[in-house]
Amino acid sequence: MAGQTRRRGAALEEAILRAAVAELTESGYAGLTMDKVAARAGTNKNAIYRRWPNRLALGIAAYKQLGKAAPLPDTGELRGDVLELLRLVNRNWSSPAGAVLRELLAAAGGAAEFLAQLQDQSGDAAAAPWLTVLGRAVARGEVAPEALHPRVATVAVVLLRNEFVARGVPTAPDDVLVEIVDEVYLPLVRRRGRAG
Amino acid sequence: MAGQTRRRGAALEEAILRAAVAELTESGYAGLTMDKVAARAGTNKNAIYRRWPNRLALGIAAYKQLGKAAPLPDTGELRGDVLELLRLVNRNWSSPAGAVLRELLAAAGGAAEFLAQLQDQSGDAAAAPWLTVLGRAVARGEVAPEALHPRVATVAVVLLRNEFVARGVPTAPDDVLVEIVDEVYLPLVRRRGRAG
DNA sequence: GCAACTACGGTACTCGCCGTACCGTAAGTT
DNA sequence: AACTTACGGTACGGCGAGTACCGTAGTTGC
Repeated sequence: MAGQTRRRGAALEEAILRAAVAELTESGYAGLTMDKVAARAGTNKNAIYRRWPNRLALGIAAYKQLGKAAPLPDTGELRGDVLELLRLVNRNWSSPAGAVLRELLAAAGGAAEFLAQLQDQSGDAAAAPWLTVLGRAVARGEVAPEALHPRVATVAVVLLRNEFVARGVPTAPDDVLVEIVDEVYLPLVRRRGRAG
Repeated sequence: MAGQTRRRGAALEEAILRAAVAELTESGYAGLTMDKVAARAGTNKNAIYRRWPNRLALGIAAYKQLGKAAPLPDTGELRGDVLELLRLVNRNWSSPAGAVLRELLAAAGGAAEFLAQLQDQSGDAAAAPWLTVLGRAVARGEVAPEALHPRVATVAVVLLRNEFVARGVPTAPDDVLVEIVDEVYLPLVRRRGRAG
């Protein structure tokens, strides 16, 4: 075929990543083979292995291309914000990208080096929006300042994630989100002072 | 050679499972290969595949042999019980068996059929001890009866599990357990009535 | 404009391991 | 004893990760 000129450096790297992303969205991480990516990018495995040490690294790099930030909800009251935020996360984890993320987390197999690269999208960099939303609620006097604690703030999303990883549900029903918010999250953050 | 007589049925099945358990504890699920199990059991892959459809099924079956129930703590007050229960879980997840469980959860890759078989050891059959401990606290008047709700009761252990699956820590430091108990769990279950 | 270097493309390979097929033979069955 | 069933041995197909080698195109320096 000859795409005129032989690609090098950044151009080739982008082509590989595009191919990897395509494979990832079409077939998931399980279907992401080095041979297919190479073929799709119109190159060979050599060029891939010069850039990423193994399949997982390539998968993670490709996955990062999928991440996109959603605007923070602001409904004026805590319950609405929290529920909306949780629905956002649920949609994300239920989407093809979420399935890929779950595959990657599985493939990383607890290797902290790889998990760290996925945390920006899944881990507790996700604490930021929760702290923001809670901060607004504190300012409104809805919530005690003690709730501005990463472990407390992220309880809801951790419980939701548990639905996915421990139960393997493709998507969490809205009831579950409501239950998490009303039975756990709001009672927790709305406490007045410390335990008595 | 020649272990006198050729084994059949249950005897052979036990031998295979013993071999699989040994491989699992020595090399983890990643190192559990059908060939090695067959060799170790003094048989061949045929005998295995007649009993389990694939490697994961064998791995799960072998893992189930590792499960053992620990006695429920009873310190006379909720905080002690909860912390002790959490330490129990932490030790379990930090042990070789815990590492294997994590590998299996990863390999199951969210397939609900397989996850269901692992839930007895990891999922919300684990709710029972928490409900028991909370029930005692309710009887003592330490806790409001509303806390006797599976999702509420298991919050602590879900948060702990999150440390493992999302952060990939080999073991959770005791500080974290204390923090989960004091910052989240106790404030949550010790609430007086519903949120106000 | 020419040489030297670097990186791409092509290909072919090793290796590990899952899963299957075939077949002779020992164990249980009647 | 004849029959059936399951084990043991072995060999193989298939796939995919990762490596090696080499000719050649693109880039860089002179």
